[in-house]
Amino acid sequence: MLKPSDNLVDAIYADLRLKLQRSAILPTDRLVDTEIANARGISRMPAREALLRLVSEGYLVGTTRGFAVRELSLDDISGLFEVRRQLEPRAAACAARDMTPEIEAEITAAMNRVELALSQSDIPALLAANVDFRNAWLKAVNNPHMAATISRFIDYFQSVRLGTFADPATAGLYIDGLSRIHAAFLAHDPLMVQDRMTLFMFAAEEAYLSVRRRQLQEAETARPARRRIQKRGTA
Amino acid sequence: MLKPSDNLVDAIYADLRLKLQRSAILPTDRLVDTEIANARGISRMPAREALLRLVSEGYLVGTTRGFAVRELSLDDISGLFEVRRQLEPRAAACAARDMTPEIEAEITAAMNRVELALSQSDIPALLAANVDFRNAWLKAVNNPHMAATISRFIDYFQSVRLGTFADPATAGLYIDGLSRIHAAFLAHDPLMVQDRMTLFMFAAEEAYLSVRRRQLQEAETARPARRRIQKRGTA
DNA sequence: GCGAATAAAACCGTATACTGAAAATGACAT
DNA sequence: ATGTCATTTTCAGTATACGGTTTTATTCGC
Repeated sequence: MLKPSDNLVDAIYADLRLKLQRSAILPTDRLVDTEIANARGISRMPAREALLRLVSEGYLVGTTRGFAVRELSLDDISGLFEVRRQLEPRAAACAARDMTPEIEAEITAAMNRVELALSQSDIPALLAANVDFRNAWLKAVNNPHMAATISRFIDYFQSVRLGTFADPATAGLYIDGLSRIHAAFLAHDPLMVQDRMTLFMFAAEEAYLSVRRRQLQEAETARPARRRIQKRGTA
Repeated sequence: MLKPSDNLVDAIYADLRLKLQRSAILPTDRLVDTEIANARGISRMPAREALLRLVSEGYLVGTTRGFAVRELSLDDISGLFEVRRQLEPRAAACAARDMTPEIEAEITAAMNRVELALSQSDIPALLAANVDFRNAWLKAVNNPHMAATISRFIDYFQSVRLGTFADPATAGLYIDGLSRIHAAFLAHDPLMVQDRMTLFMFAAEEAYLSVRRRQLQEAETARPARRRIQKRGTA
């Protein structure tokens, strides 16, 4: 998914992107170029450029005090899902049609890890396995533009996903949808994959919306109103 | 569409992005950070960061000698259109449903400019008016993520669009499709807009493919085989 | 003159330095 | 305690500098 590459910016970018996918960076964390640079024994600039790139791609926002993961509004969630609904069912159908036996095995392996993690309530493992499942089927999408766009849209939800998986009931429902998609992949039925992915999209949207709604409410009650953020634009 | 903003990177980015939309940067041009910086009397870094951002977004590629507009392969074109087909008909339908009278007027005004430019064979004006038409209806799309994604995917074609519009016959067909979409907008019929946009997508894909095919052939006959490109990755 | 070797230039990646603005901290008054 | 104001700190943005690599220009041998 990401290149190792020989230049520092790409290396830092790939590292941060991975952490974001795994929800390893919390909304309260602040990423500062000098810190990242010091941790690697390099200068500010490459770290800064990687951060800036993540900002321009919409994963981070620049605050006046370091960079933070972007928090999604309810409208963001609805809007992002509207796009996902247009793309993912179709892409998954293509994947089901075109996947090789190797990729099919990868998908199944990821699905097994998902279910194992769920049964053990191992949230980090669940997050990782979930990413793996997605990446596995996306590998069978032979349109790189489609795959990259989908990847990107999914990654926006990293800040909410943690909340979704933390609640066992929600996580169970989510994984159930995933497992139904997996079954359709096993059946090699593109149309079934497409339909189930469509259903999954709606269910996931609901789940994310309700989790986020709760998050926002909690934040509201905690502090009446405050916090100035934002500074740099996303263009 | 783009922010003026107060920092230099964003200013340069917006400027370059606009030039790219208008096909004002040719594939043979080479963008160099120091040049851009000198032209504005600033240092390399902001220019460099803007260029890097355009690279990461896929508009430019880094060569060993400056940055160049990305040239699309035939597969790129097919892949990009596969995504556009999923998004634009739906988005345009939403736009037709939700547009205000002001936006409708803007769309019509842009369409008029398109037809005027076509009748006068004024290619630059045609390019600009085409961009205006697109931006006008995109304004009525109240999902910013959808609009931004579409904008981005359309902008990838800047290097090919010039070739499409240069040929009067192709341009005529292209504009004809546009005008049919416009008529559907005027009729306030979301479904008609959706269908015509779908048709337009297929026609446009064909047009771009044939133009690009010709371009590649000409390049082939001109020089048997050469040119090493690429250096930086797009992640 | 023409091709190979060598010198010069161009340009990217990275490092370091400076500046100004915003936020945290703390002093002080109410 | 609470609010206001001044001080300090932190960090983003920009500028400048250097090294290395690739490309172009130049020189030399044939």
